[in-house]
Amino acid sequence: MELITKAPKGTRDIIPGESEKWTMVENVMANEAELNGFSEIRTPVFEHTELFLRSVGDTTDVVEKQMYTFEDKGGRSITLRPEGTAGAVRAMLENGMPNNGYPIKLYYKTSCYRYEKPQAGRLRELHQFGVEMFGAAEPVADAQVIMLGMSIFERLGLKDDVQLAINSIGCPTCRAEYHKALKTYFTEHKEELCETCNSRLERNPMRILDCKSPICGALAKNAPKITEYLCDDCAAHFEKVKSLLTEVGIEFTVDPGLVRGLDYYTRTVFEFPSSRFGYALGGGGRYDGLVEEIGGKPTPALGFGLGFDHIMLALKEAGTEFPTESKCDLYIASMGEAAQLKAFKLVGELHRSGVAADCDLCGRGLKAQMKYADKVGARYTIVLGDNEIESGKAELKNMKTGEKKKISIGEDFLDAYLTETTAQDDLAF
RNA sequence: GUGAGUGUAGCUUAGUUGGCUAAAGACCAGAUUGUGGCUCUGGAGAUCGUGGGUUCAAGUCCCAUCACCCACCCCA
Repeated sequence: MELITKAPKGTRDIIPGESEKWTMVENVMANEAELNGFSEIRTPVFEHTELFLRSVGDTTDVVEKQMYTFEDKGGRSITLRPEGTAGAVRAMLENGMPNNGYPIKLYYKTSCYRYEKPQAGRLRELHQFGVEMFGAAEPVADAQVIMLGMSIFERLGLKDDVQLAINSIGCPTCRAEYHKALKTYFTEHKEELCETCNSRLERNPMRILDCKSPICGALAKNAPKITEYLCDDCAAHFEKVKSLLTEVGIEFTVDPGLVRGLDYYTRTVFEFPSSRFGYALGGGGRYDGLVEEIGGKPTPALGFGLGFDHIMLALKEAGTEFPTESKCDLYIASMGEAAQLKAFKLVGELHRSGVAADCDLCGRGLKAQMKYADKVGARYTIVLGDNEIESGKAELKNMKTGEKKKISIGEDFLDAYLTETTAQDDLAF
């Protein structure tokens, strides 16, 4: 027999053994965000296509060729979210969150969808952790968001493997000036530019700075730098962000070529590249114009996204050890129908008291049941048979030491079990 | 879009210069109707991705095709 189909290209299953690690990493991120005053938001996986056209920017690659867009049965154009920010902004506005006062701090863990050629750590269904902050224009907000990102990497043990690169791409006013200068510069070298960059020249010259082709890259090095064209306000903002980061001991490099792929960014942009792993683990920036673009009042905003798939890959490469806790405290093996019923009832009782317990569900023999208990890492086992049912007592076996103790399986079973096992735990320490 | 790699038991893999019935682990059962890890025995499970070709003979070599995967391009 053959499986009728496999998981679609660019998707993967997170199965037991790995899902626990994902949860632990998610919890570290969520916890760190909450320490910083962020609250979780969950938004739909799909939105009206228009939202992404307006926010992400319709000349970006994401919008031009990577979106999963379709018409639903009601004739609406729907798109699976290719990133998390747009939905968060929409939800923030739609639910009137500004009424609760600024700043609004949100975080989320979501899956996003982009149709692109998959490779290691880059899938069509990608998982990301993101934070967004609204209503805070001060450079200290930039610093807090960046610091939050760095703290997460520190808690994940990746501090030495992740760097911080920052840049400022200014506001629309100073960027217009810069665009002009860039266009002039690159037009002089038009013949040398690659095909893609030639088309970028008209539409979005800043993207040329990001080009990986050696020729364009070399030209980009000598291109005018955005930092030389920042207006006074933007320049002051950037200076302040840098000095705040220095103040709290966060190292960074200024990368004038850092422009990010989405159109909505303004002023501070940053990434978390890793020289050790060769890929970036996340990035973000300020997007002071986006809220207004989507239909809200002008509202300063900023945020970042961390790529789960890359982070999990990095943790694996770094050889990070995750604690593995047994999910089963007690396994109750049974022989015969009466014993099986008793085991089933006891297990239910244990669950009501918060004890992880299990019994045979496959009708297996005693040996196989013990084997199973061993495999799932049960800390204790009890074997029930006719003898035990009759005497009302059974042997509680410590699977690590092999030690056995008589224990009542009557009314006082739970107390007896808890006393025995905690006593054993105390001994272990 | 460009280039490389992989495809054998619904899982992980071995399979030599082409050669007998394609092998092991994992899984299930038994060796002890009352106790896991070690050992032993047995069981089920494979049109060797698919199609063509070369050959007395193809899992193995050649061509095509599909799928997956990796590196580019691109992007976060």
